[in-house]
Amino acid sequence: MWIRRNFPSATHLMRLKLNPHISVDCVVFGFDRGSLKVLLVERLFSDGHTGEAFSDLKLPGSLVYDNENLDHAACRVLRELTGLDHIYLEQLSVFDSPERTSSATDRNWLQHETGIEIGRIISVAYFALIRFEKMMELLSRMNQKTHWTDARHPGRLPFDHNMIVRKGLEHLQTRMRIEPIAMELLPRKFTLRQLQEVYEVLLGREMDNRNFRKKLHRNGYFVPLNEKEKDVAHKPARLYTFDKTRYERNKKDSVIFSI
Amino acid sequence: MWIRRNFPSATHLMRLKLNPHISVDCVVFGFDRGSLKVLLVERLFSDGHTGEAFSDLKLPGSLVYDNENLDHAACRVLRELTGLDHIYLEQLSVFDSPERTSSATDRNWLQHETGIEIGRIISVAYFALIRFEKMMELLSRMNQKTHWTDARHPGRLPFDHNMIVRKGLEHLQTRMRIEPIAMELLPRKFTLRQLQEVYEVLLGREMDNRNFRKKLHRNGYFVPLNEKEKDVAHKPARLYTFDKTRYERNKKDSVIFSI
DNA sequence: TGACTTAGCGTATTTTTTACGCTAAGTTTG
DNA sequence: CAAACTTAGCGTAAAAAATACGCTAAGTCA
Repeated sequence: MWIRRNFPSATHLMRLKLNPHISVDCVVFGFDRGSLKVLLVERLFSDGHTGEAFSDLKLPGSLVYDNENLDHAACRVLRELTGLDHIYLEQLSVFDSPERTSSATDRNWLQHETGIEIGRIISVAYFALIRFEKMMELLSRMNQKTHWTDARHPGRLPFDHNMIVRKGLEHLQTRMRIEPIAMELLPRKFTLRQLQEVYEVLLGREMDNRNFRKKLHRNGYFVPLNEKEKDVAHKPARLYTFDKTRYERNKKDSVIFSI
Repeated sequence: MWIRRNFPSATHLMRLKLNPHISVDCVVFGFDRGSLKVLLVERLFSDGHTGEAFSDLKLPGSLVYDNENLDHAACRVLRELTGLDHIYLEQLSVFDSPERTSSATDRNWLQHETGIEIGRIISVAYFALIRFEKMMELLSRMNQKTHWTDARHPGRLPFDHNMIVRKGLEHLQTRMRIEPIAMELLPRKFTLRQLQEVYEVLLGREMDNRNFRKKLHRNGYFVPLNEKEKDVAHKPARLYTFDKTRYERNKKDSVIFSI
């Protein structure tokens, strides 16, 4: 009845016993052509009567191994899913309503997926940002199982995943005003215009291009490269990188990063 | 061997089954006479051989009931402990290292306290601020079980409670730059000088008194009362309250509350 | 070649931040 | 009771940051 997804090649370092009470779910954001996307994965199952296959979209997530800490579990989920590492990742929030796993469909799917009797599951949500190159890389070797969906209209998701996505969005918006994380959505080398677009889309307001670049130059964390963008239908702009190290050094004073 | 503390009068709304995998711990801050305090509670036990009684300090916390959500559990812990309600409370972070309950002393204490076989326990830390009046109220009917300790030097605490306190401190410092929570540590009616002192102590730097009050007046969330402070050895200052409602209304634009 | 788009630098104005002077209203001390 | 002292509370001037907007250069496209 239920199609069982290949169980992930487990890390050899720990015993394989899953803790049936705790899971992690990842909200992974990406930015493509002016819009914010969230990463969803397919959930496969088939109808009990007809045997017909169905699929669904959900946040990438997993139960946690007994000896595994949560940060590790979140990394693991992303590595197994996307094959990629070294992306911006932080704990978002705990989702713990006792009713979050109460839908019959969800319970059944979980039970068949994990082979474990499911009671209450507390999920720790993780917040991740993925660079444009990696996003594209993922799309190209797309195994039909991952989808980049409009983060603001992800459709109806199972469990409390809609809540988690919404919380992730809010987090992104407040966080990017305080710490320089917006560039984690761009390629490592980006133009100032690209960065401005991210700000405009995520904050939902237009910004003056000339003032925007003035600010960036003043704070001095953006280092100009001797490279220009290519294949654009207009004057190619200079590429920049963000100097994280320099930012961390000067952080003490300001603490709040504003544009 | 182990003194078993009276188990809290449980809420009647839910079955009393404790979930042995998830706990909450609360970092409650208070501000008194120029220094930041954290609330600790006594942990009682006695030596296995001599039967002599010992005590310890730890963060207030509890396992979570099976049908209870975490916010509720955190409120419950504080209500049972302090008898007080309506204090500033928010989720801080999850502490989940598999080794966090590995100390033999801690495991034994837990087992005797709860009567439950203890395995891995994931703890969700909550961050709370308590107003000066309530802090004093608590001190007066102090049942010898609660202590206000210097938040920056709480001594050695069991489990990973030192980590949790440190995280709470960091959270307080970043949070107060972004949202107007510093006044949650003061009486509902406070002088501008008192507020300034909180800022100075928590941020660790002095501020110009004249500029400080200028800012407060400009942002318009501080409403002057027709009352003055009493029993001070100098010119009594006017009392103010913080208008949360007005702040919430105007929040949309600025989002970041700075002094 | 001319129309068009975006990059990229500049200037003037307004707003906010910072530094500091000063008086008034109380308390404490001799 | 007066002089010394402390904090409240208002003000001004200069520096810094934010905002609004003009303009040219460098490229593409038709």
